[in-house]
Amino acid sequence: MLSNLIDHIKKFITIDEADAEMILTHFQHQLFTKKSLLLEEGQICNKQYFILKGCVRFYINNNKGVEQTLQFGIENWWITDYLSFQYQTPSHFNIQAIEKIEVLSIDRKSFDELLDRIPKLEKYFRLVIQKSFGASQVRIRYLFTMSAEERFHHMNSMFPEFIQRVPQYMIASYLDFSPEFMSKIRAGKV
Amino acid sequence: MLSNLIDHIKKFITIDEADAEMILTHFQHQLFTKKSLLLEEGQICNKQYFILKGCVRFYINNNKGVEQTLQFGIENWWITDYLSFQYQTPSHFNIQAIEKIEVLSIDRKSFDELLDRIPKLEKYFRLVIQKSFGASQVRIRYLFTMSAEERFHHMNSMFPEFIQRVPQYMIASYLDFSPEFMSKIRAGKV
DNA sequence: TTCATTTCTTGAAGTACTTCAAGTTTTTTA
DNA sequence: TAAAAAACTTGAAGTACTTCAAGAAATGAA
Repeated sequence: MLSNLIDHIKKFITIDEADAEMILTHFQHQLFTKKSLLLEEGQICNKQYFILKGCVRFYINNNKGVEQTLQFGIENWWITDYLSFQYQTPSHFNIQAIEKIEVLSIDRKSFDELLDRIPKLEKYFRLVIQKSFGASQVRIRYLFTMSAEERFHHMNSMFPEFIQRVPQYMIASYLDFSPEFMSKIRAGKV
Repeated sequence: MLSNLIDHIKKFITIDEADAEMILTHFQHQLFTKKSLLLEEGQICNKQYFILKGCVRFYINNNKGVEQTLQFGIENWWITDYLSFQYQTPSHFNIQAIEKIEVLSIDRKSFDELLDRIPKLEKYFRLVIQKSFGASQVRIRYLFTMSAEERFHHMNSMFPEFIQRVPQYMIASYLDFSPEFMSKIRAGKV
């Protein structure tokens, strides 16, 4: 399972056995129960997480006391608040395990050390963030060009298994409409 | 003016005079008139742009024939469609000069060469993208937690000069409401 | 298995915006 | 400097959603 990270890295750059071993020594293998908070608003985000197993959400508390999901993370995804991690400033976001999860985590100090020791990982992390950023732009595009109903049907056709996997109200907030409205869309009452 | 890029790089990593010269040889200095398209939907985005002077917008045509701004770029910002640039796939986005602009551009081939020659630039580009991604997350947060009016007042207090600099209807679309509504907010009629 | 908790559904009432259409002002171009 | 083009304003009418409240169904814990 730990080697998932190594496999992921190998999709982007070439590393040898020694690199792989060195890399893993910088990470901590952690388990969290369902609903654990990996990051809480106000804290400095001191870890970057690579998800080995399970599913997390990245969310905010909007000013009406409602939790709004900005991102989901599943197997083989990185998740962190990059700004807070990089600049060691308090985060505005929360990261929570939606299921029991298994992750590899790396703190800021180990991360810097790792990059010093194996500089070619800079390329790997650049490419990973580039993909995340691209995904974020696509997401904004969908929010701007599709109606609520279209966003739901689109997501449903792209990720049918995922829709089953997490509570509907989280999907609704990710797609930026209310859970009640989601219910109506699904029932074809809209 | 060309050295703006070098200064920007030096904010993130250490480079010497020889590096600086080598870097600049990989870039092309380009001027564009107001309204020029640097990237058009459907094209493969083959350039990354560093803005020396002027202002651009990154936008889509939504399905109602309206242009919706996702991002602005000003002096010392990088702008590109990272996904299209990286994977050489057709872009869904447009990049347009809002003012007469001056940029440094680098194509995919030169970019890869440059990174091979000066690998420490990987860190620079990683940090730049990290910041852009962070900014994009903050933007989504504002869209989700503030009303249209709040978003306007917030932007107005954060970037008063910028609001003067570009047409109101572009700000309105960036903040995700109609130009008419913006007019009403400004007039205090809402 | 049972109870408690979480999640989902439904309808009625409300609202933060959009759309349209027409006029006015500002900026650009020749 | 005049004419054309682009940008902004205003009010009236419409709508895609939200909010509320209450019950039903599913899931989890003991």
